Amino acid sequence: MPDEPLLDIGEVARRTGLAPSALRFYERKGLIAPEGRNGLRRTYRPEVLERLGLITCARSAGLSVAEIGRFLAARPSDGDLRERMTARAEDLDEQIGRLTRLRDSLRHAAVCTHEPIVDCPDFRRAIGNVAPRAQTGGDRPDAGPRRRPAQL
Amino acid sequence: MPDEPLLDIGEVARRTGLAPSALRFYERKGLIAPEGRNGLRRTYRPEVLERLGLITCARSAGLSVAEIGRFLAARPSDGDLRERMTARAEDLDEQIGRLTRLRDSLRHAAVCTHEPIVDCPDFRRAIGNVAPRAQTGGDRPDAGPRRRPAQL
DNA sequence: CTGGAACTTGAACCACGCTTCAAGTCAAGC
DNA sequence: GCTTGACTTGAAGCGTGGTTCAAGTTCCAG
Repeated sequence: MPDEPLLDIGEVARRTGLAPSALRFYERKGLIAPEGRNGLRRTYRPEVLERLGLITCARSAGLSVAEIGRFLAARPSDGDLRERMTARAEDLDEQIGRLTRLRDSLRHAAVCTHEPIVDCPDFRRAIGNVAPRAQTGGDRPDAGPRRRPAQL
Repeated sequence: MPDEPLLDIGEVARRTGLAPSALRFYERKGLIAPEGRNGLRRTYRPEVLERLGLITCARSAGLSVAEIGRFLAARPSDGDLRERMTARAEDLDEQIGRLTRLRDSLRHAAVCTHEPIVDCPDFRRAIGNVAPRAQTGGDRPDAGPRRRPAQL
């Protein structure tokens, strides 16, 4: 083998901007794996950088590490997962809508003169009808998660 | 006073879809406050429902509770906060971009036949250049947060 | 007046996503 | 061969955003 461009964990860390501890954490969670070891030390193939880019992107979009793990392991044959992916895409669509409204409202708020700012009618309009559907029947005395967090 | 449409915590919980414990939590964090008490029991003015709608929206857009608190307390005179709001709006813009790319990629992945799906070139293209800028000089032996999380 | 459902509190607990620590190993340069 | 600095491990710790629990209070219907 002429070239053997294996990276050690420090190198991967520097090139991705992630902490080595985060890389080990992702490994425990099954998101990445080293090609092998040099002694005790993990050695990575450069492809891991791309994979970590994807992971970082998905994380920043709010996917959980567990979700990303399932996604990275996905096979075309996994119809269930495909359905969940489609559903997740729809969640993302809603999320994009909320973000967009919030962004616009925030931009307005930044130049608005209402006192306090949140009382501005323009602001309220921009935020729009954000109310999650609710007020349909309730039961349990105290709590319990209302939102299933949209799992992949 | 003819009408006295005060709500108790259970009512607010049902109408917002939030758990009473979450309402108390938000109160401790200064996001909401009851109008008063009926005995020990909190009584809320209906306006709180709107406020909670806003809070829920902002939370779902990824703002932290602390951030929302600062925002809710905002006065037009707070120039600093305005700047942070503008900056946050820009973050949201980037976020929207990432979400959009991820959504499209996910949609493609859901119908893609690559084995494993993440290796699909179309998918990779859709995700695009997601790499956070990095590989510029590193120091500390292990960790340390690379990202300041964009505070309002 | 009495009973029960719903409220009150503070403190403990949970999951998530890492970071930090202590103690030890080891590859590589001098 | 020795040093040294980056790596290894597992366990513990942290911040966020709540939930859950225990113990007690109280509003209100009957």
